[in-house]
Amino acid sequence: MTAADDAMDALVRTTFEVTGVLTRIGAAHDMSLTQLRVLGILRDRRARVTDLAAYLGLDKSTMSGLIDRAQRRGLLTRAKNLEDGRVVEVYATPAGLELAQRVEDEIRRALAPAVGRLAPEQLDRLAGLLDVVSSRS
Amino acid sequence: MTAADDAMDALVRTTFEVTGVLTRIGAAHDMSLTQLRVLGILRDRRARVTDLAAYLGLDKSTMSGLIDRAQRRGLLTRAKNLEDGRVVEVYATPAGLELAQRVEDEIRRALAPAVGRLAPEQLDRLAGLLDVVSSRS
DNA sequence: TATTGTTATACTCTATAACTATA
DNA sequence: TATAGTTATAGAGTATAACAATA
Repeated sequence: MTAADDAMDALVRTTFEVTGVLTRIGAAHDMSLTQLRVLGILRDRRARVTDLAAYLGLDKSTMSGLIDRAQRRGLLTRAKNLEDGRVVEVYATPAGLELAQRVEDEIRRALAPAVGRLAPEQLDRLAGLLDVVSSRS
Repeated sequence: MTAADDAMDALVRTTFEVTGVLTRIGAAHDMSLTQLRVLGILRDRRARVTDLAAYLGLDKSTMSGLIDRAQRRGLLTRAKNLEDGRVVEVYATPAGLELAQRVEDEIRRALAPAVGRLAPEQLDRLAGLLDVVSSRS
């Protein structure tokens, strides 16, 4: 076992742990992990259907369905782009933004005990190391 | 933004990154993330249906379906427990074990570039910090 | 009665293929 | 022709409720 193997194992284990937390909190609001991510993305910007799909690694038809269901729940809305009539832009409604905020609070509360096992200096170090690992460069 | 918030953000971001890698590799073998996890669990032990479901946070009926489909593909098998006739134990077939090994190799290869941005001492530190965060204590 | 597992049902998630509208 | 998006279709993943078999 090399240091890289140990780090990979820890990364994968932590990934499942965090995914469990996110999935559980999403389910408490009848939201899938993907719906949670969509709402998270739309918190601070509107986005095109295709861009959302590409960012999440999904087919555009899948994205259409996700948007349909979230829109039916009043969490987001579609708007035609005026310059290019083919483009549809998606943005969160006030209800969607409010839910996004609530979910974020719950996620922080849920992760607090785990993260709280580390001292502030350790947290800084962890954040720094993860930034390097998950940077796309 | 506190140190804890920064660490949480980095954790969630890394989680999506790693999940993306695992999902992509699973899809290349027509396996969902959950199927990947089931096979991973059964690499070194057999397990009861209920225990698998509890460990993965799924309903037992969901677990039944997952096992059905994996069994239909020849990746795992069911066996009645002799002491308790209600219990069904699940274990990986040779084909399942071989696929599990192949998938693990691919995951390590896929994560290598990201993890390779850190020096060995940093990797040790990262693994140690993640162990603390993702420990159930 | 309680537990283990399966089945029936209904919905969401997902991709592929075919389609419409716009460029 | 190419691009953006939707729709039709099919299959996997998921939970709830009802069930059968065993304890």
